[in-house]
Amino acid sequence: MPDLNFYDQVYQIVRMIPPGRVTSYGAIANSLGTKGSSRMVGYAMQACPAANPPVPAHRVVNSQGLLTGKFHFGGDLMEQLLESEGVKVENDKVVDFKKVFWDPAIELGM
DNA sequence: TACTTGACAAAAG
DNA sequence: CCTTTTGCCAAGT
Repeated sequence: MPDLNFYDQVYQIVRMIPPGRVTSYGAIANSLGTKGSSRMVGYAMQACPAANPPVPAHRVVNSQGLLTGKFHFGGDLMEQLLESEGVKVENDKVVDFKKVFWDPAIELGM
């Protein structure tokens, strides 16, 4: 198994997310093999500012495309970042979530 | 070693 | 559509 910690694996996946795209915590956990640990993905995000290089955690949303962690970014910062990348956000959730959804499992060749 | 805590997810009411 | 409940797993104390 990998030498990296669970957090680092999550960070690597998140860093792979291209601009204008988003993914869900569950999808990341699933691609890591620990699909039951979707909560751990969010938990890792909590420490994301401690990661180096920083991870675009604003591209990670919950299964509904809802910006659950917007408050951790501070107000509307998360929305602004997504909008800047071309992701429409309305009522704290991603518009056309399924269209902008980026599946790590596919990009990883799985 | 055991208990508590979560930026979740899916199901049920 | 919204709220509540259950399961899940790793990290910190």
